[in-house]
Amino acid sequence: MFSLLESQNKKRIGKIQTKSGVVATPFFMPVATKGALKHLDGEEIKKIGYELVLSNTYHLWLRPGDELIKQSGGLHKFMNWDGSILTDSGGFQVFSLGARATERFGVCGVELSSNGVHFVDPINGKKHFLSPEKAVQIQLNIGTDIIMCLDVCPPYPCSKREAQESLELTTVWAKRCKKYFDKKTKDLKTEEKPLLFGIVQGSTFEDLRKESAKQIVDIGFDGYAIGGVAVGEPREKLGEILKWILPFLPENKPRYLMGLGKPEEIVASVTEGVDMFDCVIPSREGRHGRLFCWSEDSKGEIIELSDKPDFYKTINIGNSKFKKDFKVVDSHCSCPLCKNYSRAYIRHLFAVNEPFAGRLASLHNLTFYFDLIKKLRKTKKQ
RNA sequence: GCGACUAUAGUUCAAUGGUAGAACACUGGUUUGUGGUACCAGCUACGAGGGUUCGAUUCCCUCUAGUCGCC
Repeated sequence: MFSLLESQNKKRIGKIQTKSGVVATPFFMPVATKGALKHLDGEEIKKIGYELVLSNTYHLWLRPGDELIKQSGGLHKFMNWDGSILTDSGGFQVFSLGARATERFGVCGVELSSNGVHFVDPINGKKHFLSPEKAVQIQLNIGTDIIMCLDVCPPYPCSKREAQESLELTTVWAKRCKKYFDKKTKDLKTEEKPLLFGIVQGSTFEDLRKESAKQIVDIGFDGYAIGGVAVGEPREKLGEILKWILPFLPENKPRYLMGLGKPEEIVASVTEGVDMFDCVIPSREGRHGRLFCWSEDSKGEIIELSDKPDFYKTINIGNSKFKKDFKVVDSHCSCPLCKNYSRAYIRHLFAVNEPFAGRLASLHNLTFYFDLIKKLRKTKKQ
């Protein structure tokens, strides 16, 4: 359940109670797709301050299997994470990974029908079928705290007709998810019950986005996600899409912007009234040597938002100019990397492919993202 | 000392009588409901000297260096 504690213009500060605990909003979710935060232990993530991680229905269903996770005592126990877990439904992955299956096996990776979606595992070529009911059941088996409905994520760009069709099917599936979820959880006590979120689609078309928002809200969910904004749309569209959709979403339910984003996108979206985010950027880019740092002028604060945000910068720590740079990576950061090591040291680790490099970089970037959110939670008395 | 073979990018290897490709390395960049080893781009080479030829990295000779074999 969501409690709105305070709002400031459109920005919201609150908390979500899940069956595993309380999560302060707004928040950012680190991504643990296959039941692991790459390089990191759950306790380290918790120490940074994170209370909720995102895992993936699609990946866990195929490997090791939701039944196996259920047998093990649920994903929390399996991966030793006592915070909350949100699982993405697999709607997005069926399409993004279906393309890879096509590449690899020369078959059509995805076949959509009104009943669900047939797709090919990009690793071994096996065929699978996912339906709205099955997506919910898998997430129930996994034991996730926040269940996402199976949706249809259209590519960008797409025709209005495609967008229309994907939103209609998303609505039909959302109803089926909700019905199945209610049936399966009717005997659970509130404190044992996961939350179910619906997803708004409609691509970059104003009327379709509004239509989708109305339909999804009509069905009634514990929270509302905005999907299809991290698949290649021009960034300028993001602000517009939020302005179209957010007025239709109930005040007393959390809003989740799926798959985003860059720090400035998160700041702008929180300002517009979004409560939840997830993104692979800090962890993935960290593993590839890009570090997020507060800019010198910012003194570690969010000082200005513009198209070219100047409160932070990224550095590619592998660059040769850091070879003999013995300064700390970011003097405003208190992560293990910035507390204990120099730029030259982590550059060296990347240069010689030490796994420790990815670990330190992940800790650093996730600390940056958490600090960013923490600053956004602060009430500004102006 | 004699014989054989080799010599091309930082490294390991290609191709070619009309000025050379790859892999890795190196240097940048990319990454938005994960892609841990991913993707894109760039830099860098014909051992030295002579000859044949319109033209030689390629064919011939000498030298140098290395590898192997024989005394």
